[in-house]
Amino acid sequence: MEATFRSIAHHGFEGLRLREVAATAGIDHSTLHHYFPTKQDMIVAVVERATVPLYTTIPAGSSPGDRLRDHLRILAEMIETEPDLFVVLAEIDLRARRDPGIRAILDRVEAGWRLGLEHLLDRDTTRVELVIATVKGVRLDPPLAREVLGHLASLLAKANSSEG
Amino acid sequence: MEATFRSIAHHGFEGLRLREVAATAGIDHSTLHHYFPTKQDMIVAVVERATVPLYTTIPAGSSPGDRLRDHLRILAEMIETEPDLFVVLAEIDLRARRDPGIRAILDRVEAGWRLGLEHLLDRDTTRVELVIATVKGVRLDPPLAREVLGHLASLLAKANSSEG
Amino acid sequence: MEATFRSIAHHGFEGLRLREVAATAGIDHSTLHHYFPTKQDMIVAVVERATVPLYTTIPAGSSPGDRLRDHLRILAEMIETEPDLFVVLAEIDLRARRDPGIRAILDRVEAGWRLGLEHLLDRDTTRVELVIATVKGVRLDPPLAREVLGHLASLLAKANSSEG
Amino acid sequence: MEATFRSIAHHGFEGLRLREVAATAGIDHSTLHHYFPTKQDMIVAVVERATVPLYTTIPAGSSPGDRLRDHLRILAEMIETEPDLFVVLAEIDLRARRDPGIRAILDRVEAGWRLGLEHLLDRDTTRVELVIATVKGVRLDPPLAREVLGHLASLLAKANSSEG
DNA sequence: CATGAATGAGGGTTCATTCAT
DNA sequence: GATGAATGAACCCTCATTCAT
Repeated sequence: MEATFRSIAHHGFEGLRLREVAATAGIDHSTLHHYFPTKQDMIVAVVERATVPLYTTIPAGSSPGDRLRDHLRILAEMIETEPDLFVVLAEIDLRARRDPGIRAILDRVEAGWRLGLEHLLDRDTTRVELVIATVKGVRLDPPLAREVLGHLASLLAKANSSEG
Repeated sequence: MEATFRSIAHHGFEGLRLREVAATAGIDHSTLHHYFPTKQDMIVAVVERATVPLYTTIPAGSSPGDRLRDHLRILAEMIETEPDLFVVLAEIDLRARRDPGIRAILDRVEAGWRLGLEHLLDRDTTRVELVIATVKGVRLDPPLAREVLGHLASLLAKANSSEG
Repeated sequence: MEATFRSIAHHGFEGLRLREVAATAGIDHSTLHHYFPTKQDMIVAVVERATVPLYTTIPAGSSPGDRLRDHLRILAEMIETEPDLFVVLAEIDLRARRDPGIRAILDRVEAGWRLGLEHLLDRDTTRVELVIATVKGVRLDPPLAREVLGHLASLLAKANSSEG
Repeated sequence: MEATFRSIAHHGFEGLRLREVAATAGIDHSTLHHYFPTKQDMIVAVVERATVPLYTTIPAGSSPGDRLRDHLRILAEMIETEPDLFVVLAEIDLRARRDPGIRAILDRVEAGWRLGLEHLLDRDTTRVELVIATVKGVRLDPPLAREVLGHLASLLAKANSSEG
């Protein structure tokens, strides 16, 4: 539900109110329960919906180095274009610590991301985690995303070439 | 209040309950209101207390490169030693988005951090933000912190030397 | 509706849920409202259906004493065979106190019962009420019904003969 | 709570509303939860309170026959004087069928009653159960209680003497 | 005739806060 | 200063009922 997504982005899970969501969506709050029997059900649905866009951010073709640069550029652009999405993802990260259901979804998504990154980084898991950490760390700060992620790509590329 | 800090670490701001905090601290929940008239007052106090440890993580002496490496190593060790602190800091980051009072405290703390990092990174603000982002991104994952931050330090050192 | 009857027997009027009844009956809950526009309508129907079996429990023929004994034996057997029926009847007794519609039905049924008993008890209304009270009091306890009602029949027979 | 007791007597467990009880008692409905955290807690308290008066209805002294007659007379007077009490007891009987907590309380009370009656009825459990059933059956009908229970006492006395 | 989406009143419960003691 | 009784707003959820299809 779009309204739920926006509510989490604006008020966090802490401020998620079913009545407000229903009002925003222009329906009765009881109708919400018709589709999502419980609040948790809706949260799960929103989490699954919010994590979907990440699947398509690793481009195909070209060399690993170029694909990594493109991947980070795409992510930076998404952070700029759709900042709410990354706010929600940050909320999800925190909530996953106390919600096994969310934890499972997040683990699955991140496993896919890690797998993709490993192909781009010569299976160097340390660098994979470095990339993930930096993306997660910059995602709440759209104005910095492109610059920071671009620099990270350069750093990794330079290090790679100097090794070769 | 220590009990409040732990409660936020375990249940988030979302699950922060004054009665539970009071029970943990072994006092009556009304007594809490003697010290902190409102819940927000206590949150502010905890946020100020939680952000203090960051002030002392930039070591003195030696060369900028060594100091950066030491700084990141100290942070990694803190993430391992006191993971709750960084969980709370992540919670604060999110809450600052909707709470101007918290926002102000956080801005002040981060300004100090940025200032310190600029001295270590030759005033290269991009790299300053890269370091900040990576620390923030890895802070919820203690097992990875040392490895990721160590690698970042290496990358930055190598890039610096190849430039010079 | 059979499903409604069973639901009242198991959960009482307190736990009577139209959706549950519909699910048990294998139909949509909206379809219920085609047959019974309102919940009260269905309750009335069930009450009328539940009170029917009592009409046929006073056997014909033989002497009043034998007929009373047979009547009580038949009731005891029904309590053993169809305990749910008497649970529902007990529920109805209570509900009749606050529901004039149910009250009217119940009054009519009990008037018929009283009339029948009067023929068996020489128009001694005190004994009529004694029999009714005992039946009502034992109806929730199937294992005791036969024994208690049998003893009551003996007592009444003995008293009658010693008077005559 | 007196208000809860009256509410059950008037509307049954089915119509027991915490807000109404609180309003009748002249307090906020939240205050109710201060003393009874949950609705069930209050119901249990009321059930325990409602079953207490039954403990003192078996008089001491004199012969078993007289004591039985007195016991039934006292009960009949209570049914006339405090009809609400016996309405609530009837409600409890029904609720005990689906509520193990209530079941336990009721079993304990009835065990005490049975024990007392056994002393008055020469350990004839059939007659004990007959008395209990009749009392339970007449308790919702105050105008009949004295007459019916009085007649039962006579019947039992007469049968006893004719046996001796 | 049957469905299921939609409603809205109302249910028990939670919780930060207040106030008399 | 510390307590706990009391408050009231707000929460999620339930359920009989309605209405368009």
